Amino acid sequence: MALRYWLFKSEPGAYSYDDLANDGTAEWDGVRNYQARNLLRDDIKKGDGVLFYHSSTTNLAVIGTARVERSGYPDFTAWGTASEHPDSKSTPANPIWYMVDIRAEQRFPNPVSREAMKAASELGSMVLLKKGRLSVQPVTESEWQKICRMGGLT
DNA sequence: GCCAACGTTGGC
DNA sequence: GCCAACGTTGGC
Repeated sequence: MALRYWLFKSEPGAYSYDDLANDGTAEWDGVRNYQARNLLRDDIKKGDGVLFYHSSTTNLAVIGTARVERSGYPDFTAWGTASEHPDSKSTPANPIWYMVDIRAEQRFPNPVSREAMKAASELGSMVLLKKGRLSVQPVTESEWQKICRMGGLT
């Protein structure tokens, strides 16, 4: 099974690439959107590449890469009332929401801004630019390579 | 802070 | 099952 590529959005005020780099590995919990859930549950596999994008900030950009450490498993943060994003309809017996674990990999020497992505003709069909609200989204291999090159990785 | 896009909810 | 109302996201 070939590796695939994804883009995860995060508000840096809530959880930044620095936070991920400090933590090493993070549980990508709290996604409460069915399209994104389906990707987390069915398609995002250990070893896949992740572009880490900062949203809702003055510096909209892909900051670096991460690697999927654990394929989809039930998002248990939906269960307890102590959770930051509870969903009483989701239970251990019938989980609704899923998450993966990711690990920080390489920070881009030059973060790739949204402006730069919009200006790059090869990136014109990126989901990020077409359907911006999806918080977990697929990226093609050529988009991955282009963005890594723009970011300054060899 | 505004507003467009779009996902979800709920009445019928 | 349709669709209007509503809420949220996120770029600007």
